[in-house]
Amino acid sequence: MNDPTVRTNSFTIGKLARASGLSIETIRYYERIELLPYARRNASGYRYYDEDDLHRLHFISLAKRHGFSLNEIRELLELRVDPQRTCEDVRRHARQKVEEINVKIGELERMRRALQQLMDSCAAKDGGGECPILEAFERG
Amino acid sequence: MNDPTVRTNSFTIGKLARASGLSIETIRYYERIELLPYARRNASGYRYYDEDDLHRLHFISLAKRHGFSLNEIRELLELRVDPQRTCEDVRRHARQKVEEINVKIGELERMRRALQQLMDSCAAKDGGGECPILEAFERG
DNA sequence: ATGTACCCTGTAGTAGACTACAGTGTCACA
DNA sequence: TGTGACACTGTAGTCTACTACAGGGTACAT
Repeated sequence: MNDPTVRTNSFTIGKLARASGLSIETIRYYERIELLPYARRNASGYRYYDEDDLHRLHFISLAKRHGFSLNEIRELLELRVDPQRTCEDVRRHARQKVEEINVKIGELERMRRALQQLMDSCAAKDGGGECPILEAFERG
Repeated sequence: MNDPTVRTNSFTIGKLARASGLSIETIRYYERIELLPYARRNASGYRYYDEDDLHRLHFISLAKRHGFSLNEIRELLELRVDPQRTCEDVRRHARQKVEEINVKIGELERMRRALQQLMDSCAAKDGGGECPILEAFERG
């Protein structure tokens, strides 16, 4: 169907799913819970997407991987244009998110140190004894 | 009850809950799914814990915050003494986990850059226009 | 014009991770 | 010795984030 509301560089939900690595059902689910905007449709109701939607999905997957809930991700995504909010407001929120991320990075570095100590102590003893990650973690 | 099997520096589930920030139910749940070892009990069945258990819970909370599932956390915790596993085996697994963590850190840094660019562009324009985190994210 | 790969809307089911509660027993201290 | 805070088991319920149909319409290459 050659619908005038559909731009030439737009694609269907199946292609978006393949490109993003998420399932069609998940994408529809995200629309339902308003994590994605209601998609443009052609005359028979097919959803059409563009590059922006793909970027949005990539961002969502990434944030999800880092333990942000879908609600938190919604907040992150809402750090965008909104005539009701001043730039100062957006900046304050963003600064807070940066702080959260800094904490996360610090914690991951700590976990990494623990793992590395674990590997080192394994290497040192080589072949037996204890290699408890928790001990390493406590020392780190 | 003064039970000989209970050490003097051990404490009940309620205290462990308060110290760890997790609920009593969650701690019992973790025992049920074998994320925590079956706790020592006194004669009437009360669970008793020590500092090691508290460390373990802290580690679990931390890993959870970073998007590790309880199953993945179990794997991390099993990177410990096990006569069936060689040290080489443990090292290989640990190295793999370190790699996963490196990827996570890289991604978080990318998110942070996006947020910082967002703040900068807000600061530059001050007061109006667009501040979309996604644009920043795409540029980053 | 027709086959088949694709899309639609419901609605219901699942997995993971808790959370609540009923009914009952225990600890410790005044 | 009694009382109030705390513990136990078991089971059922909840929330989040999907996932899986059923039953039906659509796009387009051949």
